[in-house]
Amino acid sequence: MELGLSLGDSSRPLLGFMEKPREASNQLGLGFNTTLSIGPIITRQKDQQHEQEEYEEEETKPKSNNNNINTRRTRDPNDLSSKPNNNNNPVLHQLDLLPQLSFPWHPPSENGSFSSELGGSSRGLDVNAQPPPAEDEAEEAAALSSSPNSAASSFQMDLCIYNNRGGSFYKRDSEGEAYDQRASSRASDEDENNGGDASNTRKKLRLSKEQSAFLEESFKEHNTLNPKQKLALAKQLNLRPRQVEVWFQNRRARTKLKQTEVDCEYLKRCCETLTEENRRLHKELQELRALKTSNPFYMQLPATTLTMCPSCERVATNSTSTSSSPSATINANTGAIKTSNNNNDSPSKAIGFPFGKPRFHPFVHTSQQPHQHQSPAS
DNA sequence: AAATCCGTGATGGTTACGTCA
DNA sequence: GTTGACGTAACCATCACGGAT
Repeated sequence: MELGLSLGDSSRPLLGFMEKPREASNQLGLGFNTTLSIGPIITRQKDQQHEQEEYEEEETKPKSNNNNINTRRTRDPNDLSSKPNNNNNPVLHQLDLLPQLSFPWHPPSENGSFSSELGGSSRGLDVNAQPPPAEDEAEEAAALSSSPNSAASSFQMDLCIYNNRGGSFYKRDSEGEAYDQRASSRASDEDENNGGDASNTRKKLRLSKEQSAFLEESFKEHNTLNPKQKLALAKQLNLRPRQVEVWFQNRRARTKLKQTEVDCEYLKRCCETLTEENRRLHKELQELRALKTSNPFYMQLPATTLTMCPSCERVATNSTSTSSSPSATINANTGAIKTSNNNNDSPSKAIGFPFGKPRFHPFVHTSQQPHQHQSPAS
């Protein structure tokens, strides 16, 4: 069975700053060919064969209600615009050290361990732990669906690290590497089942570096997951689908937060720039008014020195001023100033008419050269 | 060793949307 | 064709754990 996943609407760039060349992403499925063995290898128990069957059944059976996972919602378009660039990607450098993994939505590499998706005979991951009992049967059926022991399993991943207060399910050594690996959520479930003291304390899962890096890469591929992708990813990482889902949710939220901070900073700078420009123009206006007061014949000044349209009160530094020269439109009644500058990056242009629209006046401004005035009298 | 900060996994509520009766 | 119930998934605010300082 091919894992040809429809990724939904790719047109919406959620995270523009993350956009990267698409072609690079296709390399992702290639590189993880290293066998990694961290910690004890705990082979999956036999009853998981049953779970696998459940899972595959879950995969193939039509869902009762809405199984059109790609079209049903518009709110979860898989963002294909977030594209990885392996060339300068530190995470990928990390991932070079990772076991052979490929994203489920990538075609498997030739010798890839993820040789086929959900029903494939070989897996990218030798499962070290038994996932927890179900809290949601359907989900758990999927969660438990990590492949049964496969001779083709190519590596063991540093998996769930979980610290069970009572009995130290998971610990990290001084370098943060997991050395006691079991299913993370199982611990919590056991706690729940035991109804022990720990039942009220939330257990904190820490994903391994490899899991995080892989999720990170997946996120760069698609910052949302459809259910198939979620399941496949969960399976590969030996996490529950819910955990993958939550990870993506949190990742999206925190990326958005970061972007918001960046945007805020940018707007702040824009505001400062505009404020400064406004101050400068006000000052210029005052100077012009002072000049007008002190010299009522200012209109007779050489045109090369100062011109001002008596109607629109637009001031230019000389009469031959063209549209390439910056100028200011001043409303003498309100003191409103509108700058005119050919530079498209001008903040005043970007924000339109912050001080109100220009007044209508009988002077004819040509559209392309607004300062070439034609007097009605002439 | 205790306090604090920070990153992050997890949870519950809300909202939007699709399907079905 | 419209409407309400229901399921699903995303988003959001928040909590809480645990490592770092």
